[in-house]
Amino acid sequence: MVSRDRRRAATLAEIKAAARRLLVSGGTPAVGLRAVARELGLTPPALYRYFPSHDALISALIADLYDELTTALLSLQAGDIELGERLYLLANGLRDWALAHPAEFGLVFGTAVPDPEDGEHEATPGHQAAMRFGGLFKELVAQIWHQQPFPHPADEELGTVLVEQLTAESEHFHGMPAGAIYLSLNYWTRLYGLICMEVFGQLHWVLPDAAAYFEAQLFEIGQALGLDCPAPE
Amino acid sequence: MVSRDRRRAATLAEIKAAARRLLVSGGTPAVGLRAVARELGLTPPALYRYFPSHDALISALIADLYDELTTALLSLQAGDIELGERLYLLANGLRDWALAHPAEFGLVFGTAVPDPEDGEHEATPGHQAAMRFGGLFKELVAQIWHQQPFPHPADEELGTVLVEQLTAESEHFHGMPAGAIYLSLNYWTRLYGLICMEVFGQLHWVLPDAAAYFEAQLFEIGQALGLDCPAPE
DNA sequence: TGTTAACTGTTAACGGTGTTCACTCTAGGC
DNA sequence: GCCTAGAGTGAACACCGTTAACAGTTAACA
Repeated sequence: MVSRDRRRAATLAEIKAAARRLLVSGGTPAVGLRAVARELGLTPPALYRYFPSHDALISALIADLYDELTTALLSLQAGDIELGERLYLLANGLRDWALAHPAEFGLVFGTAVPDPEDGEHEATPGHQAAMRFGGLFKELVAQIWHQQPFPHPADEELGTVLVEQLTAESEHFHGMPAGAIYLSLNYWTRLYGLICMEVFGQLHWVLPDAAAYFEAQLFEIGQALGLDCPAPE
Repeated sequence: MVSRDRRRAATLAEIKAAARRLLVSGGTPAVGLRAVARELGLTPPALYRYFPSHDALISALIADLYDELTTALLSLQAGDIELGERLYLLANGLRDWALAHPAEFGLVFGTAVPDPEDGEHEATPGHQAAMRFGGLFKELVAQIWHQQPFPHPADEELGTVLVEQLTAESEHFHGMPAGAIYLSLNYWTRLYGLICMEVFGQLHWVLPDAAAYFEAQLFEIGQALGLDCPAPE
């Protein structure tokens, strides 16, 4: 006989799996409490033994998706691969995942992040998963920097305010200088912005297929980090 | 006695005003059919005399917000202002509007755009309003280009596929070459991406206040278009 | 001017949602 | 072997978007 909390863990996983299934088939609005319960042959109130609310279920699903994405991107970089190539794989992997799972991407990255300086939000599993995901990028960029520092704007070019804010983040970037963090942040914001626009269809009223544009942009933003990504055909 | 369709137009405006009020106070989920009706002292079915569905009401609201934003940005550029300064005002005006009306911005730009090559979507007022808004930017960039062409990547650097796609859009950019359209598109995607990330809180886990970063980015992307935006302090 | 048709609003109802409460039953721990 | 904690149920509540049938007002037309 399986132990009781083992059974509980199994049911919990089944719930999230069902929610995931509904998400991919019908988008975010399709993953309702009653729908999930129906999928498992349960009555809606039964789910409250596992999640305090519908929102909590969604949050848990988001955290799971973060982790899935993180491990997927990690596995892409397995083996003995040059650091620049790794970043290229990370960027392309993120885009591929986003395009292959638009509903999941929309749920994870289209949902507003919790309040700025709201207390006790650091303990939430979703936040931790997001941090793990963000760390993936920070870590890689810091490695690239320490292997071969790339030219970066001087503090005077950025302005004192920005330099102060960037150096405050220096510890998270393994002690990189403000200018280098600035370029890394550029890489991230441009990558994130591009993928969001492509997935949410904000781009295909000017570019029906954004693959070539994405590739060109990847080359451009990689150059800023001293990488020679594969040049466009 | 006011004519009947005048009265009808007034009620229609009141409905959208109430919806707008609910939007700013409680975000997108707060603007429900019943809530709007309550706001006007009507019963929910009465709204069906004015909108075929709740979705239609939301779409009309989006179209209105597009137009409001368009005229607001247009008025910013009124008078005898240099073209580069105009683009700077446009970018900053968009950001200011987004930060001042986060709920509206989320509704307008966070909502997925209608299907790619879906037929008859061109007649929808929301689409037309979006086109007017997009035209604002295209028009200005084309003016800048024709006043003083900026250096742009050659076709060989972009790759044949991308060049083909960009030249297909040439007519919308007053006959600009592919490389120049590419740089203009960069301006737009980076601006849009930055504002989205800031408004949706995707940025303040690394930058508590993104104003300085935005300013620096604006300078950077303006340079690519041959403009000398105000340099950071 | 009287009739008619269209328009605007109502009430009642249907099926859907998340959520709570009181209850039953079953499995584990002492 | 009792007894308690946990899993699950059914009924109910308040909300949601939507539809149908109905009533009052207002404009148009013979």
